[in-house]
Amino acid sequence: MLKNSEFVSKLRNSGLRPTKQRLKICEVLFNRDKTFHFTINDLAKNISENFNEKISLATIYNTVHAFKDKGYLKEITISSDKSYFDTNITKHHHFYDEDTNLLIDCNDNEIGKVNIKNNITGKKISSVEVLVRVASDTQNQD
Amino acid sequence: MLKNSEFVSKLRNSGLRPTKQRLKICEVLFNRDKTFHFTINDLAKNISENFNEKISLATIYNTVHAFKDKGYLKEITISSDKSYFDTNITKHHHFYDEDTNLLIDCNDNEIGKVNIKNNITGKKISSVEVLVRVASDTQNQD
DNA sequence: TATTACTTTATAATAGTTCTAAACTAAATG
DNA sequence: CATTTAGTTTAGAACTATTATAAAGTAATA
Repeated sequence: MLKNSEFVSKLRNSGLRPTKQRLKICEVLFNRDKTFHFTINDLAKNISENFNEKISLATIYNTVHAFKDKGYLKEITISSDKSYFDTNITKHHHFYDEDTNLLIDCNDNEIGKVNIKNNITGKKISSVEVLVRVASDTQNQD
Repeated sequence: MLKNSEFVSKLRNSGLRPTKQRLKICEVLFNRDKTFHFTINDLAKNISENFNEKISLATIYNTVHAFKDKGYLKEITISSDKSYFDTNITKHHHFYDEDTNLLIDCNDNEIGKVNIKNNITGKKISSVEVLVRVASDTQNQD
């Protein structure tokens, strides 16, 4: 596995030792062509189903949060009961499809730069996130 | 109380009977000069402390959600563990101060119109929300 | 008033997340 | 390479936020 050393440094940079469980999590998250969105639940299920290996939820939370804190994952919160992680850590925005509960990455071709005319807080901007909720015409959007 | 009939119709429009408890909630939420942000917890505390009257949490959730569904309140989710309601139901965006956990309304003078060049979903847009996180330079933003 | 339908409430249930401490494992040391 | 140390995994407990329940109460209606 070529990527192994990359996973090890991601873990070390996040202050974590490279263990069997954490490397498995890395493989699931980062050994892909395309970035993707997931919930903690998705991830746990994915590992237990596709790898026939059960990693304790505590370890999954712990590792995902360390990656998030270090910036290897982004968190996107849709509502109080729906939180996704994104392996795409570049600056980008999202469409959220309320019919299917799917999150879709946008790039600059979809959503233009947000113009902050007046930073009334005087503080440093740490992020700018746009969430565009969409639904089919016939559906109720709540 | 002049506003009482306004509260009664807000409740009726939301499919709720005007009861003593619900009218108290309306008073706390809508009998103000300025709109504001609150959590369910804030609201419960506010009522029990300032009005010396305890309304069951179930009733508070129930009423707040009915108002939200009807559009008399907006929900703003900051992260999986922080969800605010906003009595300002006009279209607007927010600054979120990570140092103080305060949410600040923006108007068009602060954040320009978001330019959606390409709605790749083909579906109807139900909302566009911008959240600008800010923090002081010296602080860690997580 | 009497009846009906809706509401409030305390409490139980649930879901998602964090905590704990014992058994285990990686890294550092001699 | 054996030993020690510090960090890790795990199941399950604890905790928090929210929703469900069902008995007692209240608003609306006849």
